[in-house]
Amino acid sequence: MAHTCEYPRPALTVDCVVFGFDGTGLQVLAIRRGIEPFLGSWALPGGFVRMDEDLESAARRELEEETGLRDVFLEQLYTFGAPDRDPRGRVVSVAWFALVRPDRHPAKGDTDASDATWFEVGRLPALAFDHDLILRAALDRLRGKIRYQPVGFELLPKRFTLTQLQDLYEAILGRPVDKRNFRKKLLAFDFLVPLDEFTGGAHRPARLHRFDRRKYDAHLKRGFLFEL
Amino acid sequence: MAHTCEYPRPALTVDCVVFGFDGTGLQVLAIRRGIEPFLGSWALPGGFVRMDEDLESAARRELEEETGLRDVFLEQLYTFGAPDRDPRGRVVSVAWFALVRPDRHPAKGDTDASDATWFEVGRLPALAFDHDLILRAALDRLRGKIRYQPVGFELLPKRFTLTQLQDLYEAILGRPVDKRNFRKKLLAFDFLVPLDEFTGGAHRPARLHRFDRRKYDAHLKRGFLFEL
DNA sequence: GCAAAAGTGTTTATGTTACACCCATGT
DNA sequence: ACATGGGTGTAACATAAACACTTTTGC
Repeated sequence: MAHTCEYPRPALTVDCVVFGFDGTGLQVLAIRRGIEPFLGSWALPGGFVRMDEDLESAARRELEEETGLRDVFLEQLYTFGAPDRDPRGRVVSVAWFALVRPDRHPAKGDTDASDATWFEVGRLPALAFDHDLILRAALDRLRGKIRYQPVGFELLPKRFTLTQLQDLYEAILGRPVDKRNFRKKLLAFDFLVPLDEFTGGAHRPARLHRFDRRKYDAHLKRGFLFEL
Repeated sequence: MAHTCEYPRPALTVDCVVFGFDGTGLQVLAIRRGIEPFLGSWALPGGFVRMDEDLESAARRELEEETGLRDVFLEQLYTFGAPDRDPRGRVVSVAWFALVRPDRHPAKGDTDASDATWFEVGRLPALAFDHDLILRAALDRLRGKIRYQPVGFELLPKRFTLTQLQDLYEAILGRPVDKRNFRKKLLAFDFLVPLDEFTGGAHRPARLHRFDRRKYDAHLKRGFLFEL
């Protein structure tokens, strides 16, 4: 296996925009940088791609190393390569976005290395490098995607109430949604399965549901579109 | 500006999937490779990213060098980085897709270097590297995109007939479209402007139209969606 | 005058929106 | 018994789908 040494090479990193949902607002995970440049600033989790490593593997590895998160929904977002985006020199970054269920959220100080912290989207400090730009791109993608792919379920516990689901949609879309129409539409699909389990709590118990990926995939193959 | 030399670096390339439309079928531009590896095979136009160069600039530069094409619609597609995708070693490629109007198609042998040739999608020879995979991703993207963004106009001359537009949609979507409903829907938007010019030819002349990007952008800002 | 492509409306079915009250539980 | 969030149906409206014939031109 010959090497391609004829050209100088940019360094290559991965960065992850990790979204979570706490029942009220959409959240993003940031870590405090422990080294220069931008020492002490907040940044997206990420790091250098190894020579023998798939890009997705690199993203998953960095995510686990820096936040303790494993087995999350992960999708490639965009590759950022402005020549001056890193003060250390030419660094191209393949950005990813991840969706994490609340029961998997790392507690504060959960992992050794991590000052990983959840921030409400919109109450986020300025980020290092061009990470504000990356975050913006991830948000746009999420808002677009939620409307025609059932990614919302990746942000909720496996069993959830319809009110939780609706709150999530309202948080992401940034506008209110009619309760009756929302339920009618979703339950018309058979991949949202009502369970015979209910929440406890101070008031009337709410029925729990789960997302049936099998049934959803079956619909997909018949060339079907989700939409809202 | 310090260098980040702590890590071995993958080489970085760009590859472009260039789509065209000849009035009947969707086409893709491929070039015959003049060097190893895959010497003599067909491949997507592309090449190495320079150290001081934006990713998009690199894609545009390679496109012009290898096919003579300039000022085309260009959008980042996906970044491919499987460790074994290039026999020369680790090469990560940022893939782009481009749409080209027929009046700008390079004639055969138009540019010096180029054996650039149009192939009907589906009658394409096997491509070098993982370029078949890249092409597939580009096709999926185009088919998805055409339904909610007016990218079709980037594949037609500036002035076009509604039949041409419909033929294009049918070619990309791979299914027939009802003529009356198609026209009704598109003309309901004001960004498709009928002109007082007509085609010549053997039969009844067809009215030419143009796409008014200004009006379309105005609609976009009012939070409007295109949809088929 | 005929072959070939351009152009045009109406009806029906389907999906979307708007909207207000009763229910079950814990305290 | 009351406060809180859970749950339900219908009518008006808008959008999408199905469908066939007339027009204009070149030959």
